Amino acid sequence: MQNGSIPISQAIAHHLEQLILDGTLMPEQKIPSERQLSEKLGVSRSIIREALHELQGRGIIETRHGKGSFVCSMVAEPEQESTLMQLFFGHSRTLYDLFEVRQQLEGQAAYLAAQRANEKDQYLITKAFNAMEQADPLKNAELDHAFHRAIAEAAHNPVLIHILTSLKQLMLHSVQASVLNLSHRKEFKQQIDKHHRQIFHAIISRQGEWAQKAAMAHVQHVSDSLRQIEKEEQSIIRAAIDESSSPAG
Amino acid sequence: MQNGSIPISQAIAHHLEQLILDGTLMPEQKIPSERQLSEKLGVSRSIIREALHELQGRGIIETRHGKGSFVCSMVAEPEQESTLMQLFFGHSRTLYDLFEVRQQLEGQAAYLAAQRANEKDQYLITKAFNAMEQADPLKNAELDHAFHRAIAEAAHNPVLIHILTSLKQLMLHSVQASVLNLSHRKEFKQQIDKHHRQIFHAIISRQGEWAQKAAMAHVQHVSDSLRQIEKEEQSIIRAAIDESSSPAG
DNA sequence: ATTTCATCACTGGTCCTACCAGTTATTTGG
DNA sequence: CCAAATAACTGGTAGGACCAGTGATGAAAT
Repeated sequence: MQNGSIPISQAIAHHLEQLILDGTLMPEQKIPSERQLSEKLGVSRSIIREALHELQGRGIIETRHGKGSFVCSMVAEPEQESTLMQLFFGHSRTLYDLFEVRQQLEGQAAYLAAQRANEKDQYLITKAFNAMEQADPLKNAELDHAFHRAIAEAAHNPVLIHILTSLKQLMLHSVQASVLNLSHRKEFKQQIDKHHRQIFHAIISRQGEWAQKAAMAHVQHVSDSLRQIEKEEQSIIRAAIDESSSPAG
Repeated sequence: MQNGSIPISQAIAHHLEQLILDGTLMPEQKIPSERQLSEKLGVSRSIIREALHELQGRGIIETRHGKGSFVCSMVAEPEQESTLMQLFFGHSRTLYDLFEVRQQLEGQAAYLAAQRANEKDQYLITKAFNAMEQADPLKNAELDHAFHRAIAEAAHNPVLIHILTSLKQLMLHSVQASVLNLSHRKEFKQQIDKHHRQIFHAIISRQGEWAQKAAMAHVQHVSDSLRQIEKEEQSIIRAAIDESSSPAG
């Protein structure tokens, strides 16, 4: 582990945060006791306590005297349908909540970008857009992200940028990144490219309303596509279950 | 100091946070050293460190090895994966960035509420609305908040609720709460009440678009009013300066 | 056998002391 | 007078000791 110069307590706080975001530590779950962590990670209890306080400050964990520390249930709904199916898409409900908000904010970002983009912004957006055209499918996710990021930047609202970034992070944590990248299926990619073109031209030609509508339609389309894929995969799983429940070999 | 049951470290963290929010500790200013605080507050250094780590987790302070701890001025770092909450408690300009985003999301909340509100939601919204009518000016801010909160709840999107709550918190940190409460000036209050009525009736009668427009107009109006007040106060200050710079006596 | 209560083995909360590691002002040696 | 050693800060880490809640275990009283 490269120590660099960052304090161990921060490193541990970050480590635990990752475990929580990865889902290794689930909401409401008890975190190992301070003394356990201290021994397991080979650091003093003081360090563990400092790390836990940092996470506490972030509202990620909650500590109760005599009981232990617990992962805070942040956005999760108490509604637990623990079907096998729901285990795979357990975060689906929240995922679409994220999409719903993101749709609105991407729309606003596009609208404001059309109004406020200066020359530099327009250059960066154009650059990001052109880069996407030369579709190296592997880097598609990055490029897509860069494009939307450039638009958000052009809106010149740090709050908007921050929230959109956070939403994207949360979405990545909800599902596999590969799932979010729809470009590997041509029928989706075509529509996405079309939307991107619409957004791009609307912003460059300063058509705020159009840009907004196009951006919103874009997010809506991605969301719908994910729902569709989800259904398909469910039926695949169901087929697999039927198969395996029939007398095997 | 009533110990109650809350940990001393948290109490101290809260105390320091207050000092910072009050402006007693200014941004970029150095916080007394851990050993100083330890002695001054009569607690062990460990406690101080835990408190500081908590503030650090909140992004309120920043600690540099060998130098000390400093009040963070603002955090616009793009790469900060964190709770949506911790952005900054910035000054002037960012307040209107917050308003800009909030306008959009309040609009969406109203729209969704009109679509999704069930009986219970409608009851709660109605209750909050009626409570506002009986305007006890002192509790006006609370009631206003409760009304908007009820609408957000009716939208049935936890992400939206969370972000709106965070934005409100940030706005309260940006300016004095009393400034945000415009009800003490009749010309503002009338317009606000009118907007509230529009929003209320639109949601109850399930007119999504109207509700959205009304909500957005409402936020816009509050934002504009603040801008106006800001200008007035500036001119008052300027007048005061002119006065004092003219030969006194 | 059931209930009650004391005890004990956990948990986190606080304090302490010592020491390491950066930073900076001071002092010292050339 | 300047540069290098140093002293006096700062935060970072370690580990021991003890206090204070919590919950389970088990013994004693019913």
